[in-house]
Amino acid sequence: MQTAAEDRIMTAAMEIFCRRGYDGARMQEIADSAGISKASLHYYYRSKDNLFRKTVQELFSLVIRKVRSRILDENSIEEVITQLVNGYMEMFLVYRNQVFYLLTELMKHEELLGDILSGIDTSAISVGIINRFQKEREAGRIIDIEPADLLINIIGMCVYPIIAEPMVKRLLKLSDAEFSEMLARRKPMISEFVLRAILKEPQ
Amino acid sequence: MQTAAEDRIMTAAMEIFCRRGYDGARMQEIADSAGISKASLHYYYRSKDNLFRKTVQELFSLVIRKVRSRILDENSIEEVITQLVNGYMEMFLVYRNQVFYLLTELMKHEELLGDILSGIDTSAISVGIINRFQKEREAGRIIDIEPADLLINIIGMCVYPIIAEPMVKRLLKLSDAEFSEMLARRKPMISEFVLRAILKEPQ
DNA sequence: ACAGGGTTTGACCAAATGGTCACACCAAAC
DNA sequence: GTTTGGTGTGACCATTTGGTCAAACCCTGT
Repeated sequence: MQTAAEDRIMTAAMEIFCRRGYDGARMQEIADSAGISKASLHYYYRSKDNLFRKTVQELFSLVIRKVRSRILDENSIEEVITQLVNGYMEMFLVYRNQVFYLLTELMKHEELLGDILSGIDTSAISVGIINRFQKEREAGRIIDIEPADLLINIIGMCVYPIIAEPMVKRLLKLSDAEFSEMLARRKPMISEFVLRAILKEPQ
Repeated sequence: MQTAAEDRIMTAAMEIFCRRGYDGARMQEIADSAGISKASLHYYYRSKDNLFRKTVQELFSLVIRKVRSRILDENSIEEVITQLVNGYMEMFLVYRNQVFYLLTELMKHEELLGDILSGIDTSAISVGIINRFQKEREAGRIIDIEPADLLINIIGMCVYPIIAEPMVKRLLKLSDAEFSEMLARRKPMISEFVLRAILKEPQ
């Protein structure tokens, strides 16, 4: 069980780490944000490195909990794709900074991935979806595509504009409103795009 | 014109900044890597912030130079898509760290984007391709899709697995060899995927 | 030879930062 | 009331780090 102080620290740490990155984050700022002293911060989480690991672990499990159980076997492949795209888009939007942070920091400190993922049921994230894709593929309802490739295609189309938001806005000369509009438009667009690409019979 | 020392510094700075990020990079390490003293480093580039800006600017123009002029008007839309996918995949692979760095640091220091992009002909990056897509759309040869959406779809599918390499490898339980194999496989796969999605007549 | 400007550096500095520690606080147990 | 153990902190430390500076080091033209 976590104490109230630990909860406040964890919330603050996520906030600060996500905004500044590992090297940019200051223990003092995290302590201030949690409303305690820096010494107390070290009392609960021995070191910056330890706090970092705990934070990433917490974040990761928090994020993946959102994607699970979106894929019910009784749904048609059309519904599965739509659910998947909507799920990813909404999650990436809500957890924009966090997802970004996870991507960047985990890639930078690659050696942490092992520690972090070991405490999490990683198979639950992708195996269910991949199995479903494989079933459709074997049944011949979709084209012959590697399930992993299909999943990566979908995630890539969903996550890229959100990660690269400032650059996309800049290069396409979009206002904030236009960008939001674009993201909203992309939800059905990606579903249709994917379905057109993988369904054997044109609708 | 750049002096030999400035060149060595720039190369070293790209290397270090890309590996460690802005906050993680040490001026001493950059100086060592360039084979000069830290004082000399400051002699050429007044401050870390200044060196950072120059580096990002240099990187950015270096990267986008690779994408240009891949889209010749005389090519068919099939060839344009294939060229585009191949171009992006190759560029993202060669400049993996740099692209990743640009994405992460520019998103973190959003305010820099203005300074950096102002010195570059940004329209050349995307406008040519977007115009081409729009022409095909108006001619009715492809489905009714926003050119910007199509471009983002393509880039997203190309860049995501490269950016998220460690996580993808981990979650899909791929070895280095299998991952490389996957990237190679993705080049024709993405082209076909996109063409299936956008072409009106099934091939 | 030497004057002068650009280049290079070791030594140094002030500020920032992760981490420690002795001590204070406080509620529950006795 | 006193003890006790968990909780919390101000003051402090050692190290790191970006940045400075006076002095040395070239190189070229005279």
